[in-house]
Amino acid sequence: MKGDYRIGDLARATDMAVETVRYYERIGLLPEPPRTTGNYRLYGDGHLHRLRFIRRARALGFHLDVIRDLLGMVDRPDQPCASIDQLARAQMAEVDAKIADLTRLRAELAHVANQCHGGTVRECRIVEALSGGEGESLPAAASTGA
Amino acid sequence: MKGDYRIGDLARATDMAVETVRYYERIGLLPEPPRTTGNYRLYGDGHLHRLRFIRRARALGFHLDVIRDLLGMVDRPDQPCASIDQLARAQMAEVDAKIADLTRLRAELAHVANQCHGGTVRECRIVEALSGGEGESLPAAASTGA
DNA sequence: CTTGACCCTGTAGTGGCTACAGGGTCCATC
DNA sequence: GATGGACCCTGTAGCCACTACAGGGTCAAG
Ligand SMILES: [Zn+2]
Ligand SMILES: [Zn+2]
Ligand SMILES: [Zn+2]
Ligand SMILES: [Zn+2]
Repeated sequence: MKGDYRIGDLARATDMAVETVRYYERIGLLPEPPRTTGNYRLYGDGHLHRLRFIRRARALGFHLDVIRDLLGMVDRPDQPCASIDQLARAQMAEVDAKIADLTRLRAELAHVANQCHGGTVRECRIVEALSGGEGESLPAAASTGA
Repeated sequence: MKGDYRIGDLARATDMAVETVRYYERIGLLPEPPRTTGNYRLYGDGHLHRLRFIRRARALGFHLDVIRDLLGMVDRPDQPCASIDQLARAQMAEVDAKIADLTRLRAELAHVANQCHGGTVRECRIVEALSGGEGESLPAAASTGA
């Protein structure tokens, strides 16, 4: 409950790669810890908690710049939490949009994949479907006529 | 129906950026076209069709290395199309897996986001949820005892 | 005093583009 | 024949969030 971890301990405790921890320090997400005489980073519980927060937020799909904002808010605990709420809802919306995209994609892909009746590549309906269909138009030759 | 396009024409016809077309050439997806005396690339219908194929496959989420394989198969039209079928099914599976991931994510995110009752950051349940919960264990201090 | 686990810095790679910088070409118009 | 502007060329660096070295240093146990 009071700390003194080296980077490997911290990485194990948060299930991250050591390089990731250093990366977060480099981009300013995790504050630089003090060093030992041998120049080893030495972390405390604050670092551990912060890193866990980052990892959980990443697991929920938050981008690092958003996480940076979230951490900034967490560092001002007397402020109202409305903007945190807002970021969480924005993240939900983003995930929803991605799901919708992928669902459309899946339908189109199924449509395409089910066309194949198993002949040669030349006859393959999948290839046909990928090869185009609509939109064969082009302005004849070079841009300004002949 | 017979071609002679400059890179900009091709980009317009496939709704791609000019840089993307050059990029595909650089990584060997699109064959190098002949050049004009002024060193401009000069494309034909073959290039157009190939590029359209790439764009449609990308839109369905295929990775470029898979598209490279697909194109290799399309170039051997007398072979059986079974492996094309296979790649399409693998792509479906990949999309399904992504959807499943995101759906789990969405549920967890909703769970977290709905906790907030709108006080200060200190009391915010979202922050609490992100800050950790389970797994407060750590091996006391440095790795091999005191 | 050596071994081996751990740590350090710095750089380069991943995928799939995108965005310049710093030029060259070409065609129309004045 | 000069100028303007649309287009083209090469080459390099940037994006995201890491990941993977290379080439060293530190430190405790045996
Ligand atoms: Zn369809
Ligand atoms: Zn087929
Ligand atoms: Zn939950
Ligand atoms: Zn709240």
